[in-house]
Amino acid sequence: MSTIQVIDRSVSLLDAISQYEAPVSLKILSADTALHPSTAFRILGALMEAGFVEKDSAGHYMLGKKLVRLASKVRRGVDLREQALDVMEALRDAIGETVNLTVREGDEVIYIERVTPNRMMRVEQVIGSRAPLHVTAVGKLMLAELGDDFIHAYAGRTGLKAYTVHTVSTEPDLLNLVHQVQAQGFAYDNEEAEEGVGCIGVLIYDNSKNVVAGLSISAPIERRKEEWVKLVRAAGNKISERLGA
Amino acid sequence: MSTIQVIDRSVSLLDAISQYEAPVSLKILSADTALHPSTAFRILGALMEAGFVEKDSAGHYMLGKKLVRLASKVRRGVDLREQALDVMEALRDAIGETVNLTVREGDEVIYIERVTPNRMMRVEQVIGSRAPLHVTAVGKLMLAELGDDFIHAYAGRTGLKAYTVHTVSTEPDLLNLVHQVQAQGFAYDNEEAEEGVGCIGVLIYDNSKNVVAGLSISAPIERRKEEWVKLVRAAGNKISERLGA
DNA sequence: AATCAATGTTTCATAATGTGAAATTTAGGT
DNA sequence: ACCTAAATTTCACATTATGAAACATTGATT
Repeated sequence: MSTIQVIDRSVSLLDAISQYEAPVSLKILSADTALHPSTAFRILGALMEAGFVEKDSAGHYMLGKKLVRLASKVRRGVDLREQALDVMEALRDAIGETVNLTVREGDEVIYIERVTPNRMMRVEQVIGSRAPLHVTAVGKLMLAELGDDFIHAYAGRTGLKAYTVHTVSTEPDLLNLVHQVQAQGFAYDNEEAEEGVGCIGVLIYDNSKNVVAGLSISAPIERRKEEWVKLVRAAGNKISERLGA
Repeated sequence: MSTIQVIDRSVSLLDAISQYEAPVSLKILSADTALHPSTAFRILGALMEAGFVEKDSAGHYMLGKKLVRLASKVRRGVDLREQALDVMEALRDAIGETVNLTVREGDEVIYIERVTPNRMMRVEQVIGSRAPLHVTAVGKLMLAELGDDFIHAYAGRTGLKAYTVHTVSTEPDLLNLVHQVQAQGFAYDNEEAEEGVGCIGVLIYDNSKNVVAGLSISAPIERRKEEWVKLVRAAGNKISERLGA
């Protein structure tokens, strides 16, 4: 298991910076990462040269624009994003709500694309943001695919933290729900991640029947319609087909 | 001028990967970066642990999702993006074309936010992508702010590469144009970056009158209307005001 | 199926590189 | 103007990354 000290430390520093909303001082960063101040300073200097980190006028550190540039070049699956975009837009136009494309990374779902409707009140997930599997519609479907053993381990690792009063936060309840959503082929999120927000999610498969992503819509719960389920499923299927499923 | 060898090399590798559309082999990466294969291999291994790089099934390297996650945490100015978003959306709704928010980095403009209309044919800039200053509306305004000396140096450095037949690619022409756009307070891009695409750009200022960003609309050239200029200017002013200008 | 060539991976002795304690400078607060 | 805390620089040292060479794997060709 190869690892390079400076790179590990660089990542710790970047993670530490990303923890804070506002630019952070060297003092805090070296404390958070348990690095000697002069070491942290030196590495941060190199990361600045690289554009990964910037300093504001007060000398506090923040993440640099180079990250945005590189991130825009991240390949998302088999050009998943490219294949999905117009289907997502059509779905958005059909129902008038936000449509999200997500992939799993570890115990979380990460948002890789999103198309928004042109409405005043709408649900918005930032691209690149994450959410635990058990509080999202797509996440529950992914848990189902991963099997009961994984779910058990996942429950142990994460403690099934509740985000709202609706979050399913006991292992038996989660297991039941997960089996149910797998059987029906789609999942709801009934204000489990955020109060007032409801989702409908389906999975997207590639040519060898692997789950590669999830497609979901997010809307204020009172606007969500039963009949959207078939639209979301159709959109998901269309993307899967394009990927050769 | 502090720099750390491994970090420099890591960045070279990431840049090299980002150069390619498809996943790349170790051979190519070590050749492109002039690194010994075993060294490149070791560094790429560490970058994989960090999530900055991933390997596809064929063992080829591509950029990792961690970059997307970190990039989503990059602070964009004084919450420039947050302040600008709804103004951008209002502008999009008023004119029905794509609206872009950009900042300068070196000799380039980088797109940090974009809102798109709901139309079949539209101009789309990827967030995080870049363009040289002299071929964009906003870039020309920024050149004006930077002064004639900078423009001269810029012209020497970059050679004013032409992207279309309309690109202004001689220094005297650029100087004239730049002075003109500064005087009028806004700039056009008349198919200078891409055939068929026209833009209107204005600058955004912060509380101390510094240029912090640019706002622009992009549309198929034949749809672009003279009367949009005042709308774009009004939107830019509104954002500047919010930043305390 | 067997051979070969080319690419990918591991090992390891070496020295170059990054380290961190201490010294120095800078910035902020009273 | 002083003092304190944080930021930055310096430098002797040894830990760390290095790259040549050995080895393994892949996949192409006959």
